[in-house]
Amino acid sequence: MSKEITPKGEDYSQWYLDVVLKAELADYAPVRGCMVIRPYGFAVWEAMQADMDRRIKETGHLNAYFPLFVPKHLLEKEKEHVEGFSPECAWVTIGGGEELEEPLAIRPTSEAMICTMYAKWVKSWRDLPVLINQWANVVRWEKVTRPFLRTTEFLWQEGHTLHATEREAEEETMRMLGMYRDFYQEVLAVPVVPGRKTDSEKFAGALRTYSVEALMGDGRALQGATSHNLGQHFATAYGIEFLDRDQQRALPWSTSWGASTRMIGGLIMTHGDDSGLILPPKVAPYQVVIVPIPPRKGDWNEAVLPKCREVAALLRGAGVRVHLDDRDTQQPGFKYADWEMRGVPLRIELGQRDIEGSQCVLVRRDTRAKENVPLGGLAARVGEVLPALQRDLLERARRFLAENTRRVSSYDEFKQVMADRRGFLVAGWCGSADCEARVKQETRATIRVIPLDGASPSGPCVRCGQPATAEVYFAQAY
RNA sequence: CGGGAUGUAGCGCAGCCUGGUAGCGCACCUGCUUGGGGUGCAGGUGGUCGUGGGUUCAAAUCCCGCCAUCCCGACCA
Repeated sequence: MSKEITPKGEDYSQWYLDVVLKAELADYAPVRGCMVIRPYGFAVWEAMQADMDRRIKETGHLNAYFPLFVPKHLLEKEKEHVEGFSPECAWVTIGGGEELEEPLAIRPTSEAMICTMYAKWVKSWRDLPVLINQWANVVRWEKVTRPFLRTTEFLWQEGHTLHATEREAEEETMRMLGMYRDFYQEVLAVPVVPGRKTDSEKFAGALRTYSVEALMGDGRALQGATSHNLGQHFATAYGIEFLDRDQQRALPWSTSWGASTRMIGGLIMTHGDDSGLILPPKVAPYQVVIVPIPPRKGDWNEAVLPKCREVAALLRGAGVRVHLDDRDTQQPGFKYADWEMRGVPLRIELGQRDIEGSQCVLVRRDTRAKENVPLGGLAARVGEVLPALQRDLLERARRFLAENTRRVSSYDEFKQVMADRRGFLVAGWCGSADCEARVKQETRATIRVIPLDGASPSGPCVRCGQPATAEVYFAQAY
């Protein structure tokens, strides 16, 4: 395996691909636009999934599973939804060697299927709310794909809920947006800007769409997760009705919210460096890797390995995910580079000299700082450094976000900054779709979000000069 | 779907202009060597040159078609 990767500064997008492939997170598959998530990458996904699944359940949701195929007539029930998704649908038209009477879409999202079932299940106000989540794969026939960031098939979770009132639905939408924000920050160490999408960017069929937006190392924004208040659109289209307390027929309000394997792309681009990936301890498949240092050929197995095994067991006992790299076919220097590429947060070097001094060398992946740690205090020290590293990654990413979020007052300044440095530009917007479209055409930047905690607009619309209705975040998006 | 480029070993490339037994680096295998930041040396395995046709005694090389991939735009989690 060649270990050289393209430096970030030379070609960011090549750097990203190099990390994905050389850290063995994923590989290209022999199918257009699809990737294989390799064991190391899948372990990262599983760690993310486990944490998010817990959060989803703690907020009262239950997991279920719905079919992959969506009959054409069901997908077509909600007009805006079908118009939004039909261009990127894959269709199955033959089954068992015979042409199907009705084509089946491979789900691009599951509103159609799930709402159809909800229409069967919900009869009374006592059946509400319905709080269901699904972990699944979906297919969207994208024209341009990149590993994790945009693939034809991807893995995600999609929550689908029904509520008796608009207020409850909006609360749910915001609760899950907050869940995503917290997950990004606490688990992935990625700071995000939560906010509402403009009409042109909202989900096909939604009343309102919210998202969390992160800023990547090249100054482009990545939509991290979305939460939609679907209003009564889907209940109407799929005939979901219930009798309320007053014995009146009523339409429930629905929400949906999702986050995908794209998060792994965001993780790579937020923390990685020219030596490869840097994983936050909370999602690292291995939080610590132990590299034994053989003193002389032949006797390292007797001298060093038992001590390394002892240290590994000690740390495992303290709840740390440890890997002992006992390959006797690779040299220490090779292993350092290898595990740095894969982003393991902490490395322990342990050789004869350390055993004699009853210590080891502890090295942080992010700063490469080395320290000698007495073996007696190792578990405690690791227990301090892992959370510190997690915090420092978030802190560093927050600084980057702050340094690359600029308030601009004139359109000339807007165009200038968007051309040289990109990042988030905060500016007034008059609320017209026309201004939004022109800015996109002229600068390739779109309105990522109207921030939730947005100050009331202080100036005019950055493009047309009319009074602004909001201060919004602009960026070029992935 | 428009504009540009590229398809030769697992990966990265040379060879093509000027047709004549398919090569280099990395990876992989074997042996020795080395071992606290990607050891070194020697030997070796592996390719219907994207694909179909044409020209020719002879095609990776020249000509035509097709396919695929990548980059830049329009669409998107």
